[in-house]
Amino acid sequence: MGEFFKKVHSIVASIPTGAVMTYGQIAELAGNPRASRAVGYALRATPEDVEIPWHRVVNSRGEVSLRRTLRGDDDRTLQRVLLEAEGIVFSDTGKIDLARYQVCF
DNA sequence: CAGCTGACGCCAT
DNA sequence: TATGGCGCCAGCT
Repeated sequence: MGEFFKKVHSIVASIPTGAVMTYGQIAELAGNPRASRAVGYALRATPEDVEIPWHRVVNSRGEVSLRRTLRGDDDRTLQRVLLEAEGIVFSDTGKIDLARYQVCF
């Protein structure tokens, strides 16, 4: 596993409960501003025995971007449920207010 | 070592 | 709102 992936895992692990970060934001903090897509790969490559709040990562439009999982069942619903359980509210179009929930530095 | 492919994005058009 | 181009990491061949 490369350093970039490890940084991504570390950053994601630091996201507070009830808050979210975008792929691009994480990529920037990890040192590669344009590696947003690689952040997705890093999350997918996370070992199962490593527990990180992956559900707190959304795209720049405040949407859940999951497409598939290692198991094949749908985690988009799970991600939304987990976020709602932390107090995050979704709009009728399935989006969240980044200005309200995104962690900023 | 070089090339190809998978894959949870972003931005400009 | 939808599409295309671009860029990036890892693993495999």
